[in-house]
Amino acid sequence: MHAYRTHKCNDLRASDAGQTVKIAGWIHRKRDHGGLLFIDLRDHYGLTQVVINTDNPLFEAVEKLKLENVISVTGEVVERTAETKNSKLPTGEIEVKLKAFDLLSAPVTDMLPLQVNSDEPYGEDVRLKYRFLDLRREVLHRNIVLRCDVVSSLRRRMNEQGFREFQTPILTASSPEGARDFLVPSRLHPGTFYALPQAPQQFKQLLMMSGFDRYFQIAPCFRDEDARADRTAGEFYQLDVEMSFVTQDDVFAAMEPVIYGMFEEFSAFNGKKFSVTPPPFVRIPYDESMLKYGNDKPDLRNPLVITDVTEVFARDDVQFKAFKGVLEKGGVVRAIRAPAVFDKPRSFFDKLNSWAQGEGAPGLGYIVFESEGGKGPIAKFVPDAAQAELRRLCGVETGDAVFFVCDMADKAAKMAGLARTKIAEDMDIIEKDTFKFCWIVDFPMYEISERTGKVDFSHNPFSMPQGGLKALNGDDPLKIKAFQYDCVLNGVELASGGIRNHVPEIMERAFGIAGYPAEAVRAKFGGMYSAFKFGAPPHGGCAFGIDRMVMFLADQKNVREVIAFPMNQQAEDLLMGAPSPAEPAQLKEVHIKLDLPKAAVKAAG
RNA sequence: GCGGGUGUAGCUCAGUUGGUUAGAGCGCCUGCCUGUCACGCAGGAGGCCGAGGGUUCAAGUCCCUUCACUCGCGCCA
Repeated sequence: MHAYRTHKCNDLRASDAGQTVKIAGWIHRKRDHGGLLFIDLRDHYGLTQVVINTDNPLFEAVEKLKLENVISVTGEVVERTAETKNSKLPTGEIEVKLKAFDLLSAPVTDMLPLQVNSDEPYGEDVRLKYRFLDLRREVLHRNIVLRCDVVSSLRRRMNEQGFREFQTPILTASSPEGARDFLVPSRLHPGTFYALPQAPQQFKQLLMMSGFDRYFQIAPCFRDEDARADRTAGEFYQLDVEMSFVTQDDVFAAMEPVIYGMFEEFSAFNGKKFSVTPPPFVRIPYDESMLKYGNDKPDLRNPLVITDVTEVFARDDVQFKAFKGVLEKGGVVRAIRAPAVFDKPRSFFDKLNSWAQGEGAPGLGYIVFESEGGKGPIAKFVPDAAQAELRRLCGVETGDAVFFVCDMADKAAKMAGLARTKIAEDMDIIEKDTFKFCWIVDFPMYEISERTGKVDFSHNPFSMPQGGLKALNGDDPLKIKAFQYDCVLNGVELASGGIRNHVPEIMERAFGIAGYPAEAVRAKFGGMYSAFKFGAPPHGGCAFGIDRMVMFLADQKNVREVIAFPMNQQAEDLLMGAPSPAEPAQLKEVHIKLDLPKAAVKAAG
């Protein structure tokens, strides 16, 4: 017989009755009836009930075993009587009658800081400090298995599409993503530092320039920025992809079956089957998304759309001064049609109005289009002819209401987007149990940086500007679009990508517009720059956030629920005790002298 | 760095307008129990009420400071 087990804890059925077996696992639960003792033995695969009674000389020893001790049990598989079968357990037809057991772990003597057999919501610091216990619990264990399976599915699907998985360096140079780098001091080159990659961006492009054609990697990415519920501190994983000789449509065509197929494969993970957008995913230009949805990551489960109705409120016969004043300064009016809300109580509209005030807007004006005409606080300022125009623009049917947001274009878009979500939530018309994908395309190449007030890249500086060098030389930089796109799922950005710039002149000019002199570009991205000069193929790709995709499938609000060993919000690993001070000798070797703020000196004490 | 929330038994939490000895469930210990499967029953141990300071006859409760955790802002392809 095997040293530890002949069967897993989910294997045995009535048909195995009579066999002598050995199973091994953790003591999940004990039910001690004095003369009769049940143990639920748990392993990765499931639970099996072990039974022993006082006839057995081992009874006393078994009775003393603690929860979470690891044991192996040898015994006979016995079919339970009809009334003692447990239909809730896959192995509930049988139990194992204990003949012998071995204690495989050191005996558990301390109080368990959290109970494995409970679904109580433990505090995160306890869960992270004793992550190995938390990981034994059902929900987290399942989530991590899901994550493994998702990664494995993605790999298989990428391989099937003709992609190969590459590895790229972890110790490298700073990349262009714009987040804070993690630095690693060089021992051999005093005063210099490696950066951990924020993404393998330059390497994957260099692989294309090295003549490989279809790259992917389940790539760790490191960014020294603060955490959020949906963003881990420090590190995360991307399905990183790059392809040569491709247009934007080729990238979409390659990725859609992978992402669709994977989501479809795991879409019933939570017990309820979610529908998944079949390819091709709808493509929405950035400008259209900002107008119709108020942001660049629309939740398409929400049926409401935003319409520009500036022209209506600009009419001479419309005398709504509150809006007129904003329009004179160059503002816009955006409208959201809420279908069939004429019979909603007054409080429905009042609550939305006070919500809008809470968001910093003066209010949320509206007109209800009833059969006898427009009603509501704004209606009297909008004569019939203008109301008819509103109905036409917004596609209003009798019984609908239209809400208005008036502000300068970017603020109006943002507020209208928030209102669109809020109205749909209050109406409870957001579709459930569905994964709705889309691509947002034609992102602007440049934007005015809010911090500096100067022209800067709005996304990836390595993206190809639409119109190429000619556009860079001739057009208003803020009007230039890039071959830059995002994949959005239910209002969350899942992926970003682009067709890359592979022409050195365009690269220099593109960076020049953003205020980086050519010498600086050559110094910072020398490898890329020189590769561009020696035969770079047109190429492009994208990167999908693994953690976020698993979060969606596991229906978790917090990314730490889909990562085996995450850091806490303060970027500390409570289990491993990282970060931790370095030995003076280690610091000396890498030529580092500490210069700590006073508070930290005290803490390090 | 900033703002909100939380901090009471090993764990999850309750604790009234400040008022006797700070409670419950789970876990732990002891005893009883031969068909449970969240077994049951009886009893017990276990508390620097995050820490420091203050107000008060009296503080878990009010005030100030501070620390920890968490959510968000800043930040972040």
